Amino acid sequence: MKEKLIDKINVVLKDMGVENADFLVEIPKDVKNGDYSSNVAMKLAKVLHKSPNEIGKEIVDKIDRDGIKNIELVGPGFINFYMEKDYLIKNIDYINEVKLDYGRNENGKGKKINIEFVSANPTGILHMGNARGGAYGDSLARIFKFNGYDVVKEYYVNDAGVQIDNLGKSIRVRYLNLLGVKEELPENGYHGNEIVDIAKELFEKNGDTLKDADLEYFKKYGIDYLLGKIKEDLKRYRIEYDVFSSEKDIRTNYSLEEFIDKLDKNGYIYDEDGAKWFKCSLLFDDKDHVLQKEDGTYTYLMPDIIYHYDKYKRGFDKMIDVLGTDHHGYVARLKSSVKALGNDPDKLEVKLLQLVRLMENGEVVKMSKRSGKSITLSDLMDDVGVNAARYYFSKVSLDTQMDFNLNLAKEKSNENPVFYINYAYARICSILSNYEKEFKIKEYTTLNNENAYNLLKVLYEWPEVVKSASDKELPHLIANYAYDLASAFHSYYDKVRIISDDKTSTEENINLLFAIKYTLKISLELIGVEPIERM
RNA sequence: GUCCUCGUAGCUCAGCUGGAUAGAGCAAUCGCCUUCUAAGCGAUCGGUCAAGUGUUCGAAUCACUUCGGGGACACCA
Repeated sequence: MKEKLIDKINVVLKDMGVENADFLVEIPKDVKNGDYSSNVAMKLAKVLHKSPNEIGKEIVDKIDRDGIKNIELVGPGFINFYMEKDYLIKNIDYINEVKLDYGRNENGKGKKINIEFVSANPTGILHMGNARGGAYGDSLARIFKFNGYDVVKEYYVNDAGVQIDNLGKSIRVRYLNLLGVKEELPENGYHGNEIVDIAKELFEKNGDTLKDADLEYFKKYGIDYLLGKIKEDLKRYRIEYDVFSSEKDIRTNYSLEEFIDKLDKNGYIYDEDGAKWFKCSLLFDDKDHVLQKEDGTYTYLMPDIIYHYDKYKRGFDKMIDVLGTDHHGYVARLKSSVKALGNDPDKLEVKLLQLVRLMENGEVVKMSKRSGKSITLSDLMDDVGVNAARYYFSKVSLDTQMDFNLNLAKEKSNENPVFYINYAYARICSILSNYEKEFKIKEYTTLNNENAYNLLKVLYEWPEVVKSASDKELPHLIANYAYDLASAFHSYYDKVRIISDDKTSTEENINLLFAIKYTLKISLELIGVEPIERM
């Protein structure tokens, strides 16, 4: 409908000698301002050297009025359109025909997107911070798919390097502690309970036979154990990955020296103090960084550079990394490396999410993996449930700094809007439980009232919300939509009797409810929430 | 110190490629269950959009400055 109006306006503009004009047609916040509204007259005032009112008048006079009930020219120059409502009512049958595909489109056809998120190191189990990135990345991937993109969800496992050595050492110490050996955790060791759990498991299975086992054994055991736990939690959180990439594999499949040479050949490497530096200040960074240390080992950046090189080689049109803001300094380095290796840095998009701040008794609780102090994702899911957790993180935009109140988390879970939405869904299911499918209706006659219009308008907006959530990469638009739809339904339910003695009205309302049910279900599905049919 | 990011109702947050009187939820107050799920509906209360300056027909939205919160500035990852 919006496109139709834009077309109609453009026809008039062409007549007036204007092409490719920059203007908007949108749904006004206030219903008093029409079903659709355009700022075209104001936008063109400067170009045409006429007052918005004159331009507006001309458009109003000349526009094709098919499907339009009324047009008003108001205020500073807005043109408000009041539409014939039949397109809203016809939409019911359309939704019921396509069902859970309502809003699905082909905008991303033929485009491949890689989205990498969470990617927590296997040196501990997932905590609440990962829950936000997880909800965002997974929801976005679902939305992309619904918009026709070919999507690969990826998790990069840092299963090599210094932090894994520390993991191995930590496990060994805990294990030796169980054997009665007094030894302290290394300086950068991991204090989490899960490390103790791993040691216990090793002790139970092997007794003291691992006393002299080498570090590699503890490392490998730890990674397998923790990655297993991480995958378990993710699955429960309704995230399924397509690809797990491993740093270890990167290190074996590629020659790090070769990449230093490549970068060197392109003029981005220099030696200083016995180390090899990446001259990323020539590109996007304001500082250079070490790639190969004086002792010949590599910094974490090197395998990451190659990892991204590998992603580029796999031929994506767009690659998205979801990272915490604490990694923001890293973006410039990474993009520099992409360019230095001859790839297009614009294809790589880094989404930074503000870290979740944990509050308890009005004070900030410091979360840290090394200290072991954090709320695990698994605890969170136990306490508030998967739906509430997914919705909680999905409804907020990424760059909002969130405070998560520990005291209120449990008692407040019932206030989570997800219950409100689900209640609407459950109410609908309850009513529909006696109806197997939609009725065939030639012409709707009873939904022609203001109560229904509001609901029908919300339903009609869905495809546009889907598209815009994808284009803007904002899953919270979907979360908010689900809420709006639920709200419109609750309100309608209160005013209108669905099942009544009037057969016509009942059948039409049942069809309407089916349409709401499908739309509500998809919208929740896109943010990883599974509605239940009975509260 | 340099850079990034955020600041909207008592609280949690929408709204940001500039548009009409800045919106929800929670909290507070008041109504609505003989009728399809009251985990609901309706209403009231609540604002210097951190502050200032600029850009223009028009600014919560853009630019600059200041203040405040968070983060990054390793031959750690």
